[in-house]
Amino acid sequence: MKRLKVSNNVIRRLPRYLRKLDELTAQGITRVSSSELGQQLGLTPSQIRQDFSCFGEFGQQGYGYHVPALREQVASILGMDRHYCAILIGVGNIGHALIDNFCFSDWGFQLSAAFDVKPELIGTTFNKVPVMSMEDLPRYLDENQVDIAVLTVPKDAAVPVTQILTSHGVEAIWNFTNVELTEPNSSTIVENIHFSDSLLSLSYYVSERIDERNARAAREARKG
Amino acid sequence: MKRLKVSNNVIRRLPRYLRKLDELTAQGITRVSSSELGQQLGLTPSQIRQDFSCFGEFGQQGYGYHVPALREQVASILGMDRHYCAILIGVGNIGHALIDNFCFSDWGFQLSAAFDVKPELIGTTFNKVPVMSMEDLPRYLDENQVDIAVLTVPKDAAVPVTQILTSHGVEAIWNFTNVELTEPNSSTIVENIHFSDSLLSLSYYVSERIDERNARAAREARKG
DNA sequence: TAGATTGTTAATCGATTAACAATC
DNA sequence: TAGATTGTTAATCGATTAACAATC
Repeated sequence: MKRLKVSNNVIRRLPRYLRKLDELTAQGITRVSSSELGQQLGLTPSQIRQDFSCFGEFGQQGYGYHVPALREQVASILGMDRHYCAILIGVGNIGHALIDNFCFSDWGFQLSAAFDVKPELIGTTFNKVPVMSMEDLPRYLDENQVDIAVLTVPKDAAVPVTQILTSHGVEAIWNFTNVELTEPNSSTIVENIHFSDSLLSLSYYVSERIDERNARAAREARKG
Repeated sequence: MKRLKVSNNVIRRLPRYLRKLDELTAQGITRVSSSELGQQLGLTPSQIRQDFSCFGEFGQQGYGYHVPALREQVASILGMDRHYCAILIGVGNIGHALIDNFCFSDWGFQLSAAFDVKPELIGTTFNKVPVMSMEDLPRYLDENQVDIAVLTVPKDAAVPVTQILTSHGVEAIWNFTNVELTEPNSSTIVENIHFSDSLLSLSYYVSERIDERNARAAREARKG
């Protein structure tokens, strides 16, 4: 796999391509051009061709892209065929929801264990995932290859738990706590799901629209 | 509030500024310069000053920024003082988790009602939020000002429910379904929480690191 | 062959960074 | 006053778009 310096923006678009390609597959469509794909995703054909060309040549002149083949390429670029092993820390509300409802295997991950401090949870199993004691975490990390940790602990536990994870070789964290884990000196890969950041962006866009509407109304009222 | 054409990137940084300013406040720090803020967030001082200058002049030469004042400005820019009204559709696992654990009011929102199709849920209350029947949704939207809808329904319901929402005046959707709601011809503001997109990005970064490590190891092995 | 569409090079656009006068 | 730091203008950098030869 060709892997030049790929910009962040490109990487963020890859999962969208995957999603659209799966949708086309579900519709029985096996062929797509960069123009069609662009139209459906609100991107220019140029951008789509540029994006794919970071990784190789997946199309065919005069034809376009074969949907199933392109889908497999994108999946492979994203690492979906690598069978990464994940664990989850913090079986609270959101952690529990993820274990029960988020299909890790659809995205190439195996969720092998969960950890919590609550004695009543330890030893139980949700959706075939065993819940272990936080005390067993270091040993588990030493004895098993863990590629990513899903962090769904309460705010206060975020930093100390991250400490344990990184000191036992975990290099990637999927962070659901509303804490800025990304530290300047750390080499850990952190991907954040910041609910509040997302909601506040939405709040901004709503406010912007309301302000524009009010400004327009005021202008028109002045005119008469 | 000055509100020029503000780029998406700036808007996405605003919630991070807010978070950091709250953290500084919690530490009892009342004064911060763009350099300090930049250092802590991994941004250049220039960028921070540019970002704020989209909205006004919040600093003071020779001094920097007063943390509480700046915090209030950022909060106001994001619309946190506008008391938007939210409803939630789909009281499944993730919807339930949001109702119980996500503090909407911390971000200026009031979650006034939830809706579901399951008879056993209708009439119940979680965290003071009443669950109503989906059949009552249109009437509720007609009789109440609803600024945003939180969409936590199963995949198949996403598009039909969105249809109901937009046809009854809801202009903004916080979308937790793994469905691309953003339609080319629609004026609805959609903010997505795509768990899988996020996980796949993380998967990409992990793969990239592994590939680089392997490539380096191979080079060194060849050298001897 | 003619039409279509790719992959890539060049041009444009926008965002980030640097520099600096203004001023607290 | 001197030092610090802003807000803003100019320079740089990077990402997106346009153009086009290659070719299926």
